[in-house]
This record gives sequence, structure tokens and C-alpha cells, in this order.
Amino acid sequence: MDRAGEAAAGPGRRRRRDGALRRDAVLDAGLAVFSTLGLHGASLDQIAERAGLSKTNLLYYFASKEALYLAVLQRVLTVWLDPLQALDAGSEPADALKAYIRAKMTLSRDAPQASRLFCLEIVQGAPLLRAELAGPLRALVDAKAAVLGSWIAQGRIGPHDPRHLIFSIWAITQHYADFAVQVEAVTGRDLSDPDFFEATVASTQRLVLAGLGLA
Amino acid sequence: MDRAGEAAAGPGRRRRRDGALRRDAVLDAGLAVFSTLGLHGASLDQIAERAGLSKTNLLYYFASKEALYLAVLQRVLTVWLDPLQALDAGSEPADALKAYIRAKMTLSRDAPQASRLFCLEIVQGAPLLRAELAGPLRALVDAKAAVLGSWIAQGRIGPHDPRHLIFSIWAITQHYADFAVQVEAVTGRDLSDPDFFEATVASTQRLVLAGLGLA
Amino acid sequence: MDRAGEAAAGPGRRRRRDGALRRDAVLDAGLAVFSTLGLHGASLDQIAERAGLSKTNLLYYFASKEALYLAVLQRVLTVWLDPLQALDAGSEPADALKAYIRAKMTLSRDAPQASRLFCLEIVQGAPLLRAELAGPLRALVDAKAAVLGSWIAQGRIGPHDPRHLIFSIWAITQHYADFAVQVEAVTGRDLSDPDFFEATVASTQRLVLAGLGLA
Amino acid sequence: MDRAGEAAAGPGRRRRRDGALRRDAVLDAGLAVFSTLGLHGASLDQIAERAGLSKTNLLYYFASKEALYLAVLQRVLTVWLDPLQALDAGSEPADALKAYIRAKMTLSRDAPQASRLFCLEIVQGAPLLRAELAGPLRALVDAKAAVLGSWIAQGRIGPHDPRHLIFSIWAITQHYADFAVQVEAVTGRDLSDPDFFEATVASTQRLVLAGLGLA
DNA sequence: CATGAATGAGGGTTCATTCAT
DNA sequence: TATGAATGAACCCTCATTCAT
Repeated sequence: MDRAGEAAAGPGRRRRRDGALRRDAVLDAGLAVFSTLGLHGASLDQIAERAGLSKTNLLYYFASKEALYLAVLQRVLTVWLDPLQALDAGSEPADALKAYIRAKMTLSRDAPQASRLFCLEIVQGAPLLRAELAGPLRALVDAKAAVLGSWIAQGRIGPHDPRHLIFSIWAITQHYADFAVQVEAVTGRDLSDPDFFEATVASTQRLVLAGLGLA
Repeated sequence: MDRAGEAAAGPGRRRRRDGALRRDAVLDAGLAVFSTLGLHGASLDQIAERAGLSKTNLLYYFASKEALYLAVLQRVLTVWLDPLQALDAGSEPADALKAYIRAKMTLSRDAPQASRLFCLEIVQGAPLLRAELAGPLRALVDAKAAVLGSWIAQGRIGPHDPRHLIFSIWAITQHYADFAVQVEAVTGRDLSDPDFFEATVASTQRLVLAGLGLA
Repeated sequence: MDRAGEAAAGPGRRRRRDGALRRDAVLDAGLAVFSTLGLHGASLDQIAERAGLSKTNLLYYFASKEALYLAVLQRVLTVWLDPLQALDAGSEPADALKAYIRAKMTLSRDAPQASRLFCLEIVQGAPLLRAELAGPLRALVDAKAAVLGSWIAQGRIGPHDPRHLIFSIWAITQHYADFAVQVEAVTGRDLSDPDFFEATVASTQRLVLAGLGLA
Repeated sequence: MDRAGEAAAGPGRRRRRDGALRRDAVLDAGLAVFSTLGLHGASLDQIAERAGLSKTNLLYYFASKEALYLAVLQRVLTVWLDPLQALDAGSEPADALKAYIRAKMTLSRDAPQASRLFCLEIVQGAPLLRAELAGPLRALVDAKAAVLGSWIAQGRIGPHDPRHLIFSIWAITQHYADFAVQVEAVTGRDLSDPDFFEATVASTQRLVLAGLGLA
């Protein structure tokens, strides 16, 4: 019944849904290609082929290569800042930090391309993202640094500069996505291996918590 | 005598030395441009101009764009692995680790472009460096992991997986070079500020040493 | 009754009238854009936007870009040849020529875009208008040359080749539309200034009439 | 001997001369194509083929299509303003005007493409030439209008506004280049026919001189 | 009548690379 | 060594046109 209903929904609506799907397919393809070859190394032809449409048609959905790149980046950034939002002042510090580390490491496992694209953009000086960094990102970090600061003030965690702590967690967790080839070259494993994933999470949690005098 | 010898060396030798100087100039220019724009975003014209010669002449020194890129990468890699070599089994663990962290952070301050170029290459899957990773780099890490492993076995540092420990130190120290724009957007400072540099070194040392039960 | 009839005419007829209005709007927009940018420099999008409809819809009214261009040209040509028709053998030569010059100069003032589009087409070799030139236009010129010729034969105007005379009048009067930017750059004025318009008409009339020994 | 000398001149010099020749060939081809199809209608491929080189090589000589177009226009403009320079206050008015009309008509015969390209540019609003019009061209016209004005003040020619007189001569003489297709459609002849050329010159001279009371 | 989606051809331009000297 | 000239491949993008509704 439902499927019949969908089939009868009329072309207009189906089309529109197809359009949104194709847009998403393009964003996915863009993420894959951009994160491997960079903005300049990627070609629209490549992305279009991967998304299953023609280059011209791709340009019907996104006005230009740079517009597509930006759209991909925006989508990445949204996902990227999400876990930190959850770091809550009301939680037990150890639990909150452990959860945050796990959440970030999970992202590194499940969305490594997003991590890499973000990394590429930042490493190259964030020509298109600088405003986002100085605006929303900084605001979020300031807010969470305040949370960590209050824990320190209450003596619940050691006196580690909150921003350096955040950077350290970011650095370590993202390292397993961004430097995955290196990790694999050295260890022969990556995060998709459940044992390795758990060992990495545990190791990072232990380092950070002990580093803060919580273990 | 030496100086007279040099002065009288004739065009042949002087030329050769000039040539070596120009080669270095090209490598420097290549590092600067590649680290900002990536392999594909950089143009030989740009690099040549920065190095003060013509594009055609540049191609006399390096057979192709990719050859130049590789040469730049090789030079980077050499510098890159150097500090780890110094991690010596004979030292006191705390001292050795503190020194290593400081050395790496110093590199991030003094050679951020090298760090970024290395990062770019790895993030994109290390298409040209994979062999280096699986070969020399892995061997070096294995060797140093053995050192750390011996310290653990002797109970001189906590039971933290040696490779994860190395990754964590790399991740944190390189973060301040690779994500410098982000660090600056959030904190308003960077490693060239001596106070910030020392605070960052101290913070990282404390986290790692405490994380290993050494503080 | 008529108005009621119109009001009650139903969608069919009203639609048709709307259609004619939109057609005209497209022709107007086409004239404006083509006369500024030429056939190849103009885009259907531009014309459609100016006419207030979508490109696809524009192509419902005109089968192709070239078809639209031709339609615009046709409309221009009709207006263009009109004043010459009025040159009547029965009139006094001086009056007839003065009236013709004024009529042409008025067109240059009121329909400069039409003049320019016609000019563009002719200058480029009239690829789409050659037939019109060799057919109706030549016939008209032949007819009017006969009129002028009869005046010469009667000694009522000087022995100036009729066709050259017509060309001269065309050239001068159209110059103030086609080369308006140049005229304005040199004099700071254009035909929309009533004083300048009258002075230009008078000047041209004087030159031509005196040139024919009529003053 | 001369030819041998040239042949022995060495590659460097021959090359350079070839380069200048090719540049000229490109300018010629550009004039031919631009004057027929306009800036937007012309393609670099077309021009390159006509000039006997590849599109890419053409772009080695001229940085962009617009740069080439401008270079062509500049060359045209130089030739264009030349005859007017010769209009000298010291001459007999009738002789000077007759000579000027002949010179302009000769240009229309020998360089009709230049005339047409100039016309195209002006008709479209002179987007790239406006500065030239308001600067050098206006200055030249002002100077020559002063000459004509002095003749009027001395009663040597009739009281015809000098600028309108100049415009009229321009309009008529250029008409035979710019509207050549129309002239040919109507008369079956063009300026390359010596009889027609002389008749046209004479006719124009008579109209203008008589118009000024000089015949 | 009207529209959103899709397409293919072509255009200008960049750029690494080669050639000839 | 060094350079100016030349080339061909690839790329992004525009645009007239068609399709399907």
C-alpha cells in the first residue's frame, strides 16, 4: 500500500525527491573526491561520474566547483562540532570526558573523509572557513572551556589549560582518521577493526584522564 | 688558501655551487607553495617566480612537477624523523619524553610548512610516500616502541601502548603547526609567541607524563 | 458591451491576448539586449529576465534564439523603411527632403536601439537580412531614386546621384543614433536634448539642401 | 647576398622576427573575424586557424581574447584618426575638405574591416573605448573644429556647425565601408570598383562643398 | 501555457611539458 | 646552463536546446 502510494505520488513530487537525492549523492561524491585530492586536484568530471550524473547536470545543482566544495565543507562542519556540544557541565568530569573521547573517535572511524577534508582545509590556511573558525567555533570552544574551567576551579580535574586540553583531544582522536595511512603502515590496523578501535579509545581515555589526575 | 682556492675555482665549480644554491631555493619555494596550495593547487610558475628563476629553468633542475614535489617531501621527511632517533633507551624516561616533546614542538614552531606538507600528503593517502611509511618509518617506530616497551617492562612508566603513545605525542605536537589557523582563531596566539610556546610545551609534557604516571 | 464582452471572453481569448503582450515584451527585451551585445553576446537568460519570464517559456514563443533575433529584426526593418515611403513625387522637393530628414532624425532619437541593431546586422554582412536588402529595400530605393531623378530632370534639384543622396541622408541621420556615444563624448549632448535635436536637424537640412542648390 | 645574410642571421634573430610576424598575423586574423562576428561571436579557434597557429599558441602572444580584441582596436584607432590630423588651417578650405573626404573614402575602400570593427564597438556603446573617445578623440575634434571655426569666422566657408560638419563627413564616408552590403544590394557596386569609387568621392565632395557654399 | 530538470557542444584559459637554440 | 617559443591535454563553465510533465 505504502509503496503503491509512493508510486502514485505523481511525477512532480517524485522528481523533487529525486532531485534532493541527487544533490546528496553529489555532496557524497564531492566529499570522497575532495578529501582525497583536494579542491584543486579534484575534477568535476570525476565527482559527477561518481555521483552518477553528467558534469553539466552537476553544475545545475551547484553553481560552481567552489560552491560545491563549500557546501561539502559546511555539511562536514556541522557534524564536526556536534559532539562537543554534548559536553555538559552537569556530568561527572571523568564520564563526560570519556564519552567525548569515544564520540570523537567514533566519528574518526565512521566519517574519516569528513575529518580529512576538514583537516586539508585547515592545514591550507582555511581560506574558505576562517570566518567559521573565528565565529561559531571559537564561541563553542569558549563555552566549553568555561565548563572545564569550572571543574578545575572546583578541584574536580587537574589544573590543565582547558583549551590545550580540547586541542589535545581533538589532535589525538582526529589523528586516527587523518593519519590513518600512517597508523596502518606502522601498526597494520585501523579503526574499522573493533579490537583496535576499543584499544585506541581506551588508551586515549587513560592518557587524558590520568593526565588530569583522574585515574 | 682555501678562500683563494675557492675564488680561483673557475666557472665550472662556481657554477656547480650556484646550481646547488638554486636547487635549494627551488626546494624552499616548493615547500612554501605546496604546503599552502597542495600538489595540484600549486603551479610551477608560482614556484619558479618565488625561487627567482624561470619555469623552464626550474624544469632543468627537476625533471617534472612531481619530481620536485617528491624531492621536497624527502627533505621534509628526513627532518621529520630526526628527533625520534634521539629517544634513547639509556636516558631517564621522564627526561627523554620531555625532551622529545620539546623537540617536536620546536619543529612545529620553526618548520610549520614542513609539518603541513607532510600532513597534506598523509591525509590524502600518501600516494607518493606509502613506501617510506611502511619501510623506514615503521622500522624506526618499531625500534622506539621497543625502547618504550622496555621501560614499561621495568615499571619505569605506566603500561601505555608504546605506539599509541608515539601517535599521541605526534598528534598533539603537530597539531599546533597543522591546525595553526584554528589554534589562532580560538586562542588568538601561536607558537611564535614565546610565552604561548612554553605554556604549550609544559601543558603537553604534563599531560603525557601524568598520563604515564610520572608526575 | 465591448468591455463586458472582453471581461466575459473567458480564459481562452484573454490568454491569447496575454500571449501577444508577452510576445511583444520579449521582442522589446530582445531589441534592447541584442542592440547592446549583438546576436552572440546576448543570452536568452538575459532577454527572458528582462521580459519577465523564464528562458524555457521564452522558447515557447520563439522557437530558437535565431528565430527571435530575426523577428526583432523584421519589426525593426518595417519601421525603418517607413519614412522613405512618404517621400512623394507630388511634393515640393525642398519640403519633401526636409520632412524626410526630420522624420529620420526623429527615428534616431526615438528608436536608437532599432537603428543600432540594424546597423550591427548590416555591418556584420547582413547574414540574415541579405534577401531583404536585395528585395524590398532595393525596390523601394529604386522607386524613390526615380522620384529624385525626375526632380533632377526637371531642374528642380541639382544633378546629384539619387542613390548617393539617399545614402548620405541615411548615413548622417543614423549616425546620431548609431554613434551616439561618440557624439556625446565629443559634444557632451545627444538627441534627447531638444535644442541639440533641432540644431542637428537644421544643420543636416541646410547641408543637404544647399548641397542640392536649394538654399 | 641579402637573402644569404638573412639566412645566416642566426636563429635567435629570425625567431624574434617570426614572432613579430606571427603577432601581426594574429592581429590581422583578429580584425577579420571580429569585424564579421563581433567580440562574442568570434572564437579563438577561428582566429588561430586563420592566423595559422594553434589556439594555445595564440594565447602565448595575447593573454586573453579580450586583450587581443583590444590590441586590434587600438591598431584600428590609430589608423582611424590619422587623416583628420592632416586637416590644416593653412590650406585652402575647399582643397583641404576635398582632400579629407578623399582620404577618408580611401580608408573605407582599403580598410573596410577596420571601419566595421570600429563601428561595431561604438554602436555597442564603446565599452572598451569610451576613454579613448572622451580623451584623444575629443581633443582632436576640438582642435579641428577650431580650424573650421576660424574659416567660418573669416567667411571662407558657410556658417555650418564645425562638429556637425565633421560628423557628416565621417558618417557619409564610413557608410560606404560599414553599410557596404546594403550599398551593394542597392547599387550592385562597391568601392573596389574604381569608377564607383571616384563617383562616390566626387558626389560627396560636391554635396559637402556646395552645402558650405563653396561651389 | 508554463516550468524544472537535464544535456551536449563549444568556448576561454591554465598549465605541465617539450623543442630548439 | 638557460631561455623563449610552442603545444596538447584537461578543466571549469556558459548556453541554447530538449524532455517530461
